[in-house]
Amino acid sequence: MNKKQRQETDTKTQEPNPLVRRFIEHAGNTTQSVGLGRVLGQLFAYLYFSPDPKNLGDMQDALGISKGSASTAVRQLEQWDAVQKVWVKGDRKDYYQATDWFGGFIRKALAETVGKKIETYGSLLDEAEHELANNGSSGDEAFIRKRVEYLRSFQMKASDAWESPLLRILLK
Amino acid sequence: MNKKQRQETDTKTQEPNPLVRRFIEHAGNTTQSVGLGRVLGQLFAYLYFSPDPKNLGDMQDALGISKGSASTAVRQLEQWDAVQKVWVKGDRKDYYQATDWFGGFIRKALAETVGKKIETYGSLLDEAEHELANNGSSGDEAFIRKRVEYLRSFQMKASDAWESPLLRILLK
DNA sequence: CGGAACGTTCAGTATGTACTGAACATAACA
DNA sequence: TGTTATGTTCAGTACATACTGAACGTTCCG
Repeated sequence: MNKKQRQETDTKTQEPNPLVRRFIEHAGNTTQSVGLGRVLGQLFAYLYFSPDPKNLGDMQDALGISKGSASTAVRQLEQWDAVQKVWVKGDRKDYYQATDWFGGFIRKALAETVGKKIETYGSLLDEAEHELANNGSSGDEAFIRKRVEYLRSFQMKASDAWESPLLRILLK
Repeated sequence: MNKKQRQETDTKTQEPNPLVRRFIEHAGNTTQSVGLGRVLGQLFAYLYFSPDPKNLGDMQDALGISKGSASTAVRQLEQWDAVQKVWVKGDRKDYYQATDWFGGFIRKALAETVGKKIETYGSLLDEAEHELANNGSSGDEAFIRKRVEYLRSFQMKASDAWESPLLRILLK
């Protein structure tokens, strides 16, 4: 028998069900449009609809992506607890399955994007306020000060809403 | 005197204050990272910190962008009510100023991104449920059905949270 | 009416970046 | 220890797309 090539093992069983295909497609578009890259979404959807754990090879076959992409993406998902590594006895490969629990995944992803942004703007406003405190209100400065003031109030509300009731409700 | 070239009128007065510069920079990065393009954020920040209305030429000079970019971006912002066209008597140019009111702007932008996504997934789930209803629970289908079920419950919660108390609180 | 002053459009290009794939690192077996 | 099976890394590229700028449409003025 020949060396094992990915395609030979049995292409048919790797092919996800057409309905699942569409979820994969959608998820890929979503993550892409948010700037996370297409494979991340595709991969999660694939695992999410797979009853049993999958290894890197399965992912390559099912999604038609490279080994490198699969490796990188799945570890990203793991960092967010969207997938878990599972041991399959008698097999050296790494197997992954999606967590049934969705909310936590979304939460971490959001925390890394939205949450960080809110913080960043907080710092920027800190500096702005500090700088404006020293100078006089010459000309436009008064106007700028007002705008910074409003931005601050907005940032605070956003920050509050961010880390208290909002997420708990949505992600429970 | 020569034909009026953009740079000649007086570059110095067009130069935004260094503090404002940083807001412009940040805003540009933000919109970029969300997939809206850099100029959109830059332009809004510029207008937001400008006491008096600006025309397309001002925007070009201040941000170093092309006329086309300025035109496109400012109209996008206008659609979202982030900026308004204002009349300056004796001048044929279009002048724009940022709305002081921030929340509405964010709301519309989000509605076009997040809101639409939630809807789209709703439709996809409709179809999935319809399709699954007809077929028997052969093998993996049972598993898929369970996952779709959970996705639906999540989608509904998200949809609820989206269009009721959440936005009102944050954007008021 | 002709021409100037603006704003808009859109084909072309430049720029960033997600993805590939071969080289490398690591672990398991014999 | 050498060899095979697997996972990771990273330079190179392929691709998407935001931006440019010239051509066009429109409005105003003389």
